Amino acid sequence: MTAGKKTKKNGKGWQTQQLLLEFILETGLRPGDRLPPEETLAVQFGVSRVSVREALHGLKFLGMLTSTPRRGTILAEIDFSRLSRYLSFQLAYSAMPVQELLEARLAIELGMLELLCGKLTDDVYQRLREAVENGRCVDDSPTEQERHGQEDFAFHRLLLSSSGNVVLEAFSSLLETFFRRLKGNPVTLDETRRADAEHLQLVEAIHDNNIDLARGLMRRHLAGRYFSLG
Amino acid sequence: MTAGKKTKKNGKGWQTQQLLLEFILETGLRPGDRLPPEETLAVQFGVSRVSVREALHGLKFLGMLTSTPRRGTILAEIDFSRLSRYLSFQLAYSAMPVQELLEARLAIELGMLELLCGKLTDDVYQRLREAVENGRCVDDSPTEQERHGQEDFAFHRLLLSSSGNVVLEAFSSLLETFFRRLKGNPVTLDETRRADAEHLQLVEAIHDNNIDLARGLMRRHLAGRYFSLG
DNA sequence: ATAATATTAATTGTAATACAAATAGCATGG
DNA sequence: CCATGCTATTTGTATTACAATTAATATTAT
Repeated sequence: MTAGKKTKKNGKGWQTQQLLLEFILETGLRPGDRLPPEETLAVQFGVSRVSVREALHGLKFLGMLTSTPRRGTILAEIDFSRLSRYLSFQLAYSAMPVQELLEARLAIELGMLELLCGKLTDDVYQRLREAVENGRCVDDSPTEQERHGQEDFAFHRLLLSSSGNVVLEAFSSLLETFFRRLKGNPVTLDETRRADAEHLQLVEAIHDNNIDLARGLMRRHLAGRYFSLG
Repeated sequence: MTAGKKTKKNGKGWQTQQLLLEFILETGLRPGDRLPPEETLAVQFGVSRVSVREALHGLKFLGMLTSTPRRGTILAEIDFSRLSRYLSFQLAYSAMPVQELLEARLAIELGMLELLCGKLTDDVYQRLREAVENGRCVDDSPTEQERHGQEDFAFHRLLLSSSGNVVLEAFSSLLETFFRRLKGNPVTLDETRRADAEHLQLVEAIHDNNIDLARGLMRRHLAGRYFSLG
């Protein structure tokens, strides 16, 4: 189906990569598991080791595999920063507007809120509150601003992971890498404090199962964070 | 910043990829433009041609580059189907529950609705109505069911692309690859007709700028489509 | 002279080989 | 028991050679 587009000559290199992907799926390899040595794969696939390496390298480039001598090649955890490097590279000449990224992020986070409301355990609630506390900004020094930005990302990541939906979490972490590049937005101490307050309100709203309030807060929070237009 | 994680030994292969990306950026290459021959790049980077090829291969896998003998290697347009294949593979070995896929899709489509409400031009409105008409199911033969399924995807794709947000569109097309695999859900003629009716109601709701109604319809539509639990 | 056809050359695709680099595991010695 | 060095295994890189493909050119027939 997917291969139907270029039916002409798909080439052996392409085929090798397909074989490799199939191999991983069929053997049920999981992240952290080790692949057979390149030589073995080459024999098994009936291609040269160079071809196997090229196939492997393509996947390594994407962060799907990591390999070190003697230890072999292992299946890596999903690394969205790699993917985003590729994406951001594309965006270098196709200028993705920040607006659209924000809209997408809002959609993700609103969807997450709905999942989170109603199944917020006390345990998670406490951890969220702690995250808010940790994130509090005490002054407006550059290092503190930097830390505050990091904590903000951490808070939103925690929200997403608490929602228990890995798909949304994946999308979000993908978007996060973009927003990290947008840092440098100068913010006043007032603004950071307001953001902290919004975080807390958000957690409480979720805890109170007040989805509408939570949604409104999230809208305002995201808009305020990156547009600074109240 | 991104490279700061593995400061140990980044290796030449990694370096070659960086060089390649920098080269493309610095020379201001645009989609359709041609890269220098592999040999030239190898000399320029001070590595072997095999290394250059391995670096190129990762980008080719994502469809970022296409190369044919004699014509050389050219920068391609963004190919989300390739990207989707990569991501869907990643998600494949993370055993994604259908539930989470549905939740994610709902989030995306609800976010899209909000963008669409309020800026639905007459032109787009007409095209959406046509899409609904085209999608109508006339009987419950297998081929007609198949066609109906395709039209359903097409309708949602059209909605997404009408929203004008390429990020959401990309996420959606990624999810679509999963839902295509879930086909085979037996549906009655009644159900398909209800789905068609919902499509129409949805379009009208958006046209009337009735976001709440649209959201409700979308919830019901997606839930009904894949759970068949009314 | 023009169109079809054959030739040539440039470029990517694949393979085989050799050696370097890194490292896990073992052995050896204190 | 711990530290140190040795060894074997596996990946990393380079070199070379040739096959496959096709753009560009030359040739030939009409």
